[in-house]
Amino acid sequence: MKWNELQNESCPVARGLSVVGDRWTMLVLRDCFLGIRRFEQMQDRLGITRHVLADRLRKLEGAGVLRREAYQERPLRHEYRLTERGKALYPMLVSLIDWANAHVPIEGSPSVTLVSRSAGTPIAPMLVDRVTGEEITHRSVSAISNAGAKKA
Amino acid sequence: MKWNELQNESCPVARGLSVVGDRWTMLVLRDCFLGIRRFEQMQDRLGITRHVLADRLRKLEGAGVLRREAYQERPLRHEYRLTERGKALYPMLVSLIDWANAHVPIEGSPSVTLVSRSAGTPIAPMLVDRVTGEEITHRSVSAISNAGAKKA
DNA sequence: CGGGTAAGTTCTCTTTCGGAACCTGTCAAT
DNA sequence: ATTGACAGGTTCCGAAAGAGAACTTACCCG
Repeated sequence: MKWNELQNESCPVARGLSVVGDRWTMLVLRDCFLGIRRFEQMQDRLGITRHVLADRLRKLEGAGVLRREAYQERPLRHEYRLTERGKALYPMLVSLIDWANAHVPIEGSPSVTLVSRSAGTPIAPMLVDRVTGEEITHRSVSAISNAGAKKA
Repeated sequence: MKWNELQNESCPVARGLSVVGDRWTMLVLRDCFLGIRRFEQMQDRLGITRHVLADRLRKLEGAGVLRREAYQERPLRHEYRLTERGKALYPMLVSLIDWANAHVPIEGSPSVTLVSRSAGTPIAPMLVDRVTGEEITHRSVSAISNAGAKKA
């Protein structure tokens, strides 16, 4: 299966990954959530090649995750901002951060953690159902399609 | 920056992606959550090449996300199962599914959705703080490191 | 013996990536 | 008027990774 054929899969995991499943894309989005908006800044921070960064920004714009808008004329310059669709990726980013901090050990250097902006205390993310408030685990949930597939 | 250099970054996003940021890895893990354990089954379902699948399974085992265990001798055969570390990726997977169902449109064919195993009704995932119960959004949280970096 | 099953490995060819240089348009200083 | 800086790219090349298909190993069955 080629990468492009992923986007029309009925599985939402495949479709989601067709947009953000790339090696660099989530790192670009991390910077966007950090308020980085400009090409040069991203390139410096990420260590990504200019060529690939340009490509990823194009694709993210095409997917409606980022919006490209001019911040000056003469010379014309653009910056990249998260759309609502992009901001909706925040739970996934936080889940990734939480998992990595708990399960991908790091030697020596300090890690980055999330804290409540108001209280300043560390947060402990948990996924719940918006309606019932019950925690979502791989035991409490199953997946269905119109064809009747099931999922743990 | 090379891919391998990512795993010693202080940023948990980079470290997390060094394990699951690959094109195929989350799809392999999706199948694991669905109960798929065998090489041949995964290869059939995913359309991944055998070469790459073998490589990903090796890496996931090396990262402690999957465990490889014999299910028969003569001939010796192994299957792959999620470890606790692997199961801890479930919130990220659900967040991805939720985002994709809401934001990556699909034409024609039916999508797969998550339902409560007990009630059979669709779930609406929300990320909250385990202690306070407050919803986690990119406004309510900031990121800090020992060096004092900040994050939206 | 031939055929089937499971889990890989090996081969070649194509695509993508990393790294560096170059291009475009504008302003500001020499 | 030339030179340099800045921002956001594009172009080129060699290296690495991926796709697709064939081959290998080890066993069982008929």
